[in-house]
Amino acid sequence: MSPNEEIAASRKEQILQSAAALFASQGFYKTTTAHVAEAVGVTQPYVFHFFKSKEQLYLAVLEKAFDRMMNQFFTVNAPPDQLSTEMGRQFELLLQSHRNEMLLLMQSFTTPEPAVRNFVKEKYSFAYDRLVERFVKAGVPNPQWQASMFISLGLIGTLAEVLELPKLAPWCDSE
Amino acid sequence: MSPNEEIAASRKEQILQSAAALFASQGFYKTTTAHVAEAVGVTQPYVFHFFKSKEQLYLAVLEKAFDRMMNQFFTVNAPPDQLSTEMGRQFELLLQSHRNEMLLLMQSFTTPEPAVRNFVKEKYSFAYDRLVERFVKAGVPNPQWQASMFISLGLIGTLAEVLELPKLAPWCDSE
DNA sequence: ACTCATTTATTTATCAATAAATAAAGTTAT
DNA sequence: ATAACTTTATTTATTGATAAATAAATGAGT
Repeated sequence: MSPNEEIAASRKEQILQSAAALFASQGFYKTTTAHVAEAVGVTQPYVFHFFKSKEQLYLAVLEKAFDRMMNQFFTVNAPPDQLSTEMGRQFELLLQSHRNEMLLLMQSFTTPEPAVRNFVKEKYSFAYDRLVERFVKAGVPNPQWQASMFISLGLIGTLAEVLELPKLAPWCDSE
Repeated sequence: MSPNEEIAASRKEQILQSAAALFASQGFYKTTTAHVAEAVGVTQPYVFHFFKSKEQLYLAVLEKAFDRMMNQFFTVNAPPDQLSTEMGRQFELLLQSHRNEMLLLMQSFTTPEPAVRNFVKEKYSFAYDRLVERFVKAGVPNPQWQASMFISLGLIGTLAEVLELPKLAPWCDSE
């Protein structure tokens, strides 16, 4: 990899990172490609050198976030009776280390672009299935219910963070 | 000429209703004032005769939805041990009778307009406080936890509806 | 009953701003 | 010199919002 390519690669990473922060706090529509470019320190059209559209950029950010989350969950190895709790702890760690990505993930289901909807639907479906599978293998009772509850805790944690109302989810109070 | 029944219903009400449907399915940004006008059958600038901005229209829709929900909850009178379950049932009824308003309510926390954020924060805070109060008065153990769980069930129900993934919340499968 | 005046309802025309996307040119490193 | 990197300039489309005009209804005085 030549130095130029390294720079380009890092630019792409920088764009993904800045985009994650902006999309998480401003949402898809209020975040402009110019904002992303400015945050990185490049010009707006240059963003299109790496991503063929704003939507593709958004999807790339989401995919990265999803992969990170799934990795974190499925590297956990805890006894069945502590599995749910331990995975919850892992999510809280992610919420500290990659707050933007996680908040974005949990809000992404409200972005009404059809391509985004399909993508998010697929990912949530996949995540749910793997959670159930995990609980089943661990012999936990009511695996489907456990999986649903796990996701819903992520949702209300995000709600609490976004609205800055820690009382709504005191158990993941980070400040 | 005798007044057409459709026109007889207040235009403002019609606008609020169409806006609720559009905002719920398309979100704040993708819903244009022209879409709302078209759905009602009036011209786009006429919407501004009733609401001084698109944001005010959105807030008006939210307020109406929120008031309806709080009313439904607080006209319930059930024995303490069935309070949470009964209010859940009431929410499911609302989800059938006023689906758009309820889905909108549960997604509104992701709209990044500052005025919307403040409004939604206030309303969620108020709703949570009144839920806790209700559970406390009924002598239910862990009233805060109960209130949080109640809201989080609404969230995952909405997620399931929006993504059309009933398996995520089978207990409120409506189709 | 009929006109005139006033309010209410709604439209046409248009502005000003924003933002995504393209193309072409310039820069830098090897 | 060439290929990768990055910018400038521009286009095209959309949309929230305003102003002014038109039409329909209401009501008072005659």
